[in-house]
Amino acid sequence: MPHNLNKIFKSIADPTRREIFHLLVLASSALSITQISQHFEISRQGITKHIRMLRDAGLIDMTEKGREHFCLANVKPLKAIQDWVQLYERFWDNKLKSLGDHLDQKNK
Amino acid sequence: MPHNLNKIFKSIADPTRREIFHLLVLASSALSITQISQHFEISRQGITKHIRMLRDAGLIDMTEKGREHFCLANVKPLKAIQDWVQLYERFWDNKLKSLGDHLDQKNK
DNA sequence: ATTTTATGCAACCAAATAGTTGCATTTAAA
DNA sequence: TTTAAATGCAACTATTTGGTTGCATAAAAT
Repeated sequence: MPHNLNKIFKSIADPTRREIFHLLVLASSALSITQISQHFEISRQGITKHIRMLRDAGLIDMTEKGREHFCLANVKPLKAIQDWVQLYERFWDNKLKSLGDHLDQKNK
Repeated sequence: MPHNLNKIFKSIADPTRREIFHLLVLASSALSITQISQHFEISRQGITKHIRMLRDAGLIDMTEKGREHFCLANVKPLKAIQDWVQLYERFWDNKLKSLGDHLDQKNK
C-alpha cells in the first residue's frame, strides 16, 4: 500500500489544495511554506494545514533547510486516481461489455 | 460547464459513494434506492443523501417509476477528473518539460 | 379496504473540515 | 547582540459532512 487511496481522494477534493499542488507543479522547484502562502489570501497556518494533508497523501515531498521547510510536488500518487478512473473509462462512449466481465477477465 | 468539477471531486472523495457508484456500474442497470441500501449497513436515509450528491455531480441519473426511484451510473463526469489528472501525468516518470511550457503550448 | 413498501422531509447529532489567532522557538540577518 | 523571519503548537470557531430517527405520503400488494 503505497499511499492510502482515500487520503489522495480527500486531498484533491479541496480546491485550495488543488491550487497549492498546481502551483508547486508549475514551479517545478521547491517552495517554502511562506512562499506558497503568499499566493493565497488565507493565513499561513491555514496553508500549513493543507500542505500537511497533501504531504500525508504523498502529493508533496518536504525537506528542511535551516528555518525553512520546502515543498516539492510529487505527482506519483495521482496514478492511483487515474487507475481508479480508468476502470470506468470504457463506459464513456457506451457499454461495450459489462464491468463485471472485465473484472472476471482480470482475475483469471 | 457541464457539471461542477468540485462537486465531482467531492462526490468521489467518500468511500461509501465510490462503493455505491461501483455497485451501479457493476449492475449496468438501474437499481432502486432500497435495492442499493440493502448492500450497505448504513440507513436508507444515509444512502439517499449519498445518492443525491452523486446525482448532483452527474454521476447518477435518476428516473421514477411508480413509487420507486431508480439510479443508473453515468460515468461521463469522470472524464473531467481524468482530464485533471492527465495534466500531471507527464511527470509520473520524470520531468520532461515544465508544465508551464506545456500550458503555454496549448494557449498558442 | 387495509396493509405493506418505497420514498421524502425534517430535526437532530457527532465528528471532521477549513479556517482563525496568539504565543513560543529556532535560525538568519542587521 | 538585538531584531526579524519562518515555522510549529495549541486553542478556539463556524460550517460541512455523514450519519441517525420519527413521521407523513403515495403507490402497490393483499
